Amino acid sequence: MEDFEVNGTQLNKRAAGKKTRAAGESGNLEKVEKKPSLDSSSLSERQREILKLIVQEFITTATPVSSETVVYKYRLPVSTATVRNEMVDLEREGYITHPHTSAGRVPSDVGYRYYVEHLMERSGGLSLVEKRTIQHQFYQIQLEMNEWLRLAASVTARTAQNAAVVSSLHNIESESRLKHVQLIEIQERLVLMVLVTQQGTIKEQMLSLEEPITQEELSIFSTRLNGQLHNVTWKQIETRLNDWPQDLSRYLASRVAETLRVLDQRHDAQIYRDGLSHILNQPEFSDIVRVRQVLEIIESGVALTTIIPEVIAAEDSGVQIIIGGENRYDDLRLLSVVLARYGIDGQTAGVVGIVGPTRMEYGRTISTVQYISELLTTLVNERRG
Amino acid sequence: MEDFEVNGTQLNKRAAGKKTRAAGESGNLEKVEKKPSLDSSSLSERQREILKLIVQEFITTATPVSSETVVYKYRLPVSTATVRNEMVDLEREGYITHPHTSAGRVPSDVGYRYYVEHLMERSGGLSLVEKRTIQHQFYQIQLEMNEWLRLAASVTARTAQNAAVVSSLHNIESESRLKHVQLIEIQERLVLMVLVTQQGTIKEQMLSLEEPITQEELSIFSTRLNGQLHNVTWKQIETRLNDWPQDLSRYLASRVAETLRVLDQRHDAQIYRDGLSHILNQPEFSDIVRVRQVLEIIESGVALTTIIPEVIAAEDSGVQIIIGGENRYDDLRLLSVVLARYGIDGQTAGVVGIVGPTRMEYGRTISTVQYISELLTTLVNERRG
DNA sequence: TTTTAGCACTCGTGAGGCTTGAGTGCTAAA
DNA sequence: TTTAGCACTCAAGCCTCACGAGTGCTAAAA
Repeated sequence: MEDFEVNGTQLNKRAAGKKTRAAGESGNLEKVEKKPSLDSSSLSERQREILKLIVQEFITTATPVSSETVVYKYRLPVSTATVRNEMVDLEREGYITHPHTSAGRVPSDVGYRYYVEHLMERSGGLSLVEKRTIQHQFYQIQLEMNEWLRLAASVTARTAQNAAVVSSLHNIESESRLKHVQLIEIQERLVLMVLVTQQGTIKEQMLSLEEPITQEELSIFSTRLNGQLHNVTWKQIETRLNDWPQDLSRYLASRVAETLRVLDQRHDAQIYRDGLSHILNQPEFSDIVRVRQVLEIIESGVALTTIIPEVIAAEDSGVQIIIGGENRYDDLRLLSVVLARYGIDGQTAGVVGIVGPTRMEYGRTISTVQYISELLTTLVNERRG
Repeated sequence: MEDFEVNGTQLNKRAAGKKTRAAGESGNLEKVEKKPSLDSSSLSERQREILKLIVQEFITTATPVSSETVVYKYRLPVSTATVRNEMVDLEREGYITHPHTSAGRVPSDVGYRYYVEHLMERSGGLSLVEKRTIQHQFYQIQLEMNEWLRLAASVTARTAQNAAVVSSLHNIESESRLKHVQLIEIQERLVLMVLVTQQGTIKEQMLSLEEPITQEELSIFSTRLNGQLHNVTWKQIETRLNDWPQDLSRYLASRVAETLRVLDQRHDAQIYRDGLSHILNQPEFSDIVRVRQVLEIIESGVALTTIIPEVIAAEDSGVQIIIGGENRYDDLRLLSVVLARYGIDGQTAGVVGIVGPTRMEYGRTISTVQYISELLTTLVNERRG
């Protein structure tokens, strides 16, 4: 019994493992015999397996993983001593650490990264039942966009059992062009202006007038404005405003311009958050100081508000993962963030994501975030056509 | 020097205090000499003063207050022993407790209640500068209603240094009546319907049609619908729907009815929260278990969602204070809630409030909540006319 | 050369005991 | 009725000790 299988992966003893892998890469036996020199951090098949087990075990139990656990729980046909030797290697390469001499091993950020990219089984996504449940929650009721997003945050948090963040939609094209304007009388001198842009954004704005006005008159103004301002940007309106007749329509046009401008210049996305309690129920946050840090980050921290625009601007439209801040965001040292974009390509985009301890179920989290972002994308498309 | 002053309040020694108070009430000296028998829990002037000092001291320091502190810090011209005697009385009456024999005194919920109702100096509200700052934050930018509320939560939290909750507006009149409907073409077969009710509520709804339609045609339908559906409720539309001509306008009318119905039947207020971290920075929440409880309550707890409708329905329109749950809400045992209503009387109302430890600065909190609710009320009035 | 058994070593954890100091409650005198 | 004085209680901090989990190293076996 030289070979064994764990989770369908063939494992050989150290030498054999190296040979196999190296053969597939270069065939140079000399190098292989000692150490893979080209890429000093490449791992043997067995090391990969052990790393995988350590990560998985640590994710579920939250306690440092001992060599014994690896061997007996997962029935590896090697001794604990062998596993310990491999662990020393893994530690030297930076994939794992241990908190103190007599403790088991804990994955490092690098270890998690390797796990996410090479070892994790992608299969374990959301079940069909779960997807159905989520869909139901979304299509049960009529909602405003902001309520959808709030709901999305809540559902995401519950599904991934972690804190969720959802950012509001954000226009990518910088110049809104007017498609239609409509004026509606609310009260004697109070008028609701509804703007629809070519991009499909809808914006309401309340206006108060000096003089009372009837709906009939307003309708006439609407028609006139629609004729004169079709397909223009706010800047174009402003330049035309100089030689505009000095009547009410001039005021209305200026308000149209202003509202379009606000629409274009608003860059601060709203962020909906939910499920903070999930994070704090994790054992790594039994320390009050950490709890406060995390709360600070999610409630008002700058890290998220820097990351979200980056994700929106990113070329890669797939799921983005930041593990333990990965030296870019010091505040996030203890947390991982999994983010996906939603919206209409090139027009409008938002972000849905999960924030949790680095020790999170990445597979499930990724699936969740991905699925919710797809759902939201459909939703946005339906709403805007 | 038999008399002394603290914060402008005249104090006499025990006997004298009782005489003074009792003389103003009944003049029956017999009763006064022993104990005020009519109301067994009425306090002597000196007891009130000591209670006040204990509450104030505990609010600022968060540590049990010893007799020594009361005497030396506030320069009472009595000995610590005397204060201790009074403390025993106060404790017997339920206004204070002490966590263990060798600890100082801590106000009970009853003690806080007495403090808020009889001892607290109401003067210490927000300064003019603070009010200005708050106003600035509100009037700086154009916002949607939901953004106002979110902002309100954030400002309230910051001002009161505690967690804030703001509920969205909620219609009190149950029957919305249509004032105006407008149809706007978004895309070939996608139509935006904007409803305005007599109550001043505005509601957007997207419709998708089987056949393409032009804006001109839509305008005609708008006019027709406005004529036919003026001032009706959703139920009235539904009854008329039976003998309605089988054309597009029938579909449109039914969608109007449906949208009005959704408007009327929506009773779940959205709640905006902010400033959780303020609570957790308080020393009484250095215990993880409590932190989790609090988080649970504020994030998803049922207590708040029961209290808010109560406040909306309450006859008293003033600030409502619930101290430590006061036996009604067990979850809130550790917290106090200060709430005020905002909105238009008899039409629409929401709630703004603060959630914090029972040991909070009630004076400041009350002022803050009151001021923000006034601001929001003005805002709502401006928006709706 | 790789694997393994065996053993010494490290270090966190929790229990038990001790001291300290804060603050009360009571008593007896003013 | 007030106060000085003192005994008593109890939490908190600190020390020590024993335990056990888990490692790292070595020397022998495969």
